[in-house]
Amino acid sequence: MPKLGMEPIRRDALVKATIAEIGTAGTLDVTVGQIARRAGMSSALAHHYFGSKDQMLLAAMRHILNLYGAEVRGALSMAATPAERVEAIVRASFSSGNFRQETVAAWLNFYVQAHKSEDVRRLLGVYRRRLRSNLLASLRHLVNDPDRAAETIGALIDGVYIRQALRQSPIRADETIELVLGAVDLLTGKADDKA
Amino acid sequence: MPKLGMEPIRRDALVKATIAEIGTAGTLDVTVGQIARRAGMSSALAHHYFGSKDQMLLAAMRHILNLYGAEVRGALSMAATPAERVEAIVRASFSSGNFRQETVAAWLNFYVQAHKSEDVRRLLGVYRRRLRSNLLASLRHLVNDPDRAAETIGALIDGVYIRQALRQSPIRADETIELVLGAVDLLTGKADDKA
Amino acid sequence: MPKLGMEPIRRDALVKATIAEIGTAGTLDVTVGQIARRAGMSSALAHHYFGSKDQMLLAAMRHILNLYGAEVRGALSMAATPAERVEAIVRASFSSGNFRQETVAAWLNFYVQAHKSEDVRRLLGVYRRRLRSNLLASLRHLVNDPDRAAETIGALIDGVYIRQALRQSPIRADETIELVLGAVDLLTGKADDKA
Amino acid sequence: MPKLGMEPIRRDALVKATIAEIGTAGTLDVTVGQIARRAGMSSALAHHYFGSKDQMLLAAMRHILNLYGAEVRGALSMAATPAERVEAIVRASFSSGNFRQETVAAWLNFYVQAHKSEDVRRLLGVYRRRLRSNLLASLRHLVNDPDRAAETIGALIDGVYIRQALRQSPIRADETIELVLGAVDLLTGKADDKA
DNA sequence: AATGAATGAGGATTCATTCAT
DNA sequence: GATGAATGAATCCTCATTCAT
Repeated sequence: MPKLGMEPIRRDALVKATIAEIGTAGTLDVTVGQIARRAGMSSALAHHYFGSKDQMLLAAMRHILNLYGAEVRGALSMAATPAERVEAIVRASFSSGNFRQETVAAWLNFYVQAHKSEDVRRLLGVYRRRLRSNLLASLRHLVNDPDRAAETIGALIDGVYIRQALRQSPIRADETIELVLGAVDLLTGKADDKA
Repeated sequence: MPKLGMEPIRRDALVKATIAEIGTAGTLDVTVGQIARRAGMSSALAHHYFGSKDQMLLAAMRHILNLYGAEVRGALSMAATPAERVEAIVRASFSSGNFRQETVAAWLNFYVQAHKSEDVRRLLGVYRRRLRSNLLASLRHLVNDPDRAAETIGALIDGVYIRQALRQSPIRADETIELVLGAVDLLTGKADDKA
Repeated sequence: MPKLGMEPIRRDALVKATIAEIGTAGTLDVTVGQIARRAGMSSALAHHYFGSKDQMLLAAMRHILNLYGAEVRGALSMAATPAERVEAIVRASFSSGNFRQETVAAWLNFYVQAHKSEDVRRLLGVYRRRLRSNLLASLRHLVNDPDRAAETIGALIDGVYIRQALRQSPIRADETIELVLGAVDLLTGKADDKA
Repeated sequence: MPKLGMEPIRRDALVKATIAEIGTAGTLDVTVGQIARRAGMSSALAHHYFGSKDQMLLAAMRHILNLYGAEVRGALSMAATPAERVEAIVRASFSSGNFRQETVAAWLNFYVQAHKSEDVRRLLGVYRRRLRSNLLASLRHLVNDPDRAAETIGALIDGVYIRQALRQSPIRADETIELVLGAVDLLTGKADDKA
């Protein structure tokens, strides 16, 4: 039991506990006590490390966005053509790391929180702009109206996410990915009509 | 001031105040006191009529879904061909009555609430099945895989909604409708490739 | 048990309980719970009527200052000559209503609180200016340097108060008054030297 | 860095930090953490040396009283006549060392603390008795009723102190000293009437 | 029908204090 | 000697809900 350097360990545990607790409860209405208990410490210690509940929520959100960003970057690094790049982005969005019940639930709640917190709004904006610019860079080579295509794909991804948040049965990422990719094919003219 | 028959009036006022308050706050974290004050009565009376806060939220949700359902039915009644029927559904989804900032905010919050309340989950399920069957009935005549098309359009609508919830500027329903209809055209093969 | 018009009753009870509790504890470190319990209600109700603990403390202070002001006014109204007026002010300052253990303890604590609260500072300033101008109006007719005399008497009164706050035995207002009046006589030249 | 003999250094630093912190905050509501940080150490170490927060406050108070006592003794040692001795005591009370904003604030707070702590009460009693006996020893040669005169001067000094605690502008010790000495002159019959 | 009155339960946050290293 | 780690206890405040009138 090392008594030094606990801070990163505790912070990490709290961030993960926060996400898990939100995922389980399906709400941001989780108490600091619940989170701390799940992370194996007192609520006082949680405050000691994060200062406030809001900061904890924010850190959890950053964590999720970072994971997502890393996943996208990794997928993009292995894609060669524009079409592959678009597909990589979509696949990363529904990768097993991101598209988990609890992550999705947290995600949905952050959308709500954006109404109350400037910080959350900003973070969500960063995510969206990044997704958009990633898509645009590739779609530019594939379609006449890349802006509209990017917006459509982005909205479709978000829509699938929100629907996922409601589902109770285990998740079928593959079906979902196929659905979105099918739409992408249509948008880029790769698909046969009346598919 | 007739003292009889106040019940429907009061209930209606409360439902509308609930939606307005959620829309303004952007959260379900609205107190009964706030809602009651906006509806011009005491919080005790609100409880008298609804029994609990949850029942009030549920009633508000039913109200929104009813409005939406009516709008869709109205639009459908004037559509002749399958293609027109699909377009009618999409247009109704973004009609001025439904696609208002506060309604959208409430909608988003109901998605969250679905995790906590069986009733809310059920209501949301009803809405989704209805939308799905409406779309299916028409898409059956237009595409090879109506299930997938219905799912795509449904997800797209939800995605546009959730994104709307974040926007701060006033709403542009027309752009949004065009975006979704463009996707519909692609799905149904009406559009030229590489649009 | 009337169920209407409780507000003034409750507020009054809380103000008195606040003073009593501060007097007993000798500190401003009294909890809202303690005060509310002494006033015979829940702490939630106390918050309902006052909004915050600070507001309760402020109300208690206003109450004490009002009592003091009324006492002084009453005494002044019966004084004819300038000398009598000065004596009336001194006597009122140590009247049984003001010079009670608990009131004095509260008073002392307000002096401390003045460092933290702009409102308290302001109230204390009002009291001091009022005392000063009352004294000045009379001393002008009695001494060459009324400013200095007023300052001396004011400081003496405050000093006697603060010392009273420490005493544990019951209070001897008469001795105290005599002490201060003796000093006043010296200042106004009424007393024999080497008294 | 010698590790031996740190105790007196640490204790001294903590005592001074305590006084400074109380002076800055104007309250006894100072956390051990604040004090320790100002003294350049951890709060755990502060507890190691003092055992409890109360002991730290007590030590701070002793420190102030010791400084005051030394100052008075020094001044007395240079005074020849009874009148000079009284003046020396007064001057020492308002010497630059004692009559500083932060010291006065601490002083005031100790008066409050006396209600809660037997130890503080005792210390304050010691101070008062010492002041009283010092004054009495000299006043015995100057006035008919030395007890009353001592009490008056003591109260006046305390009163000036408490008023000082409220002032926001920098301190004018000279004016204050003159005020008190003027009263002393009156008490001892040295002054002209109607001064 | 309507409301002011009232509260219990709960939650975020703070802090003195202890302990292991 | 020194400190980061850790917590229990307390406190202010909020809110859904109940009740008497």
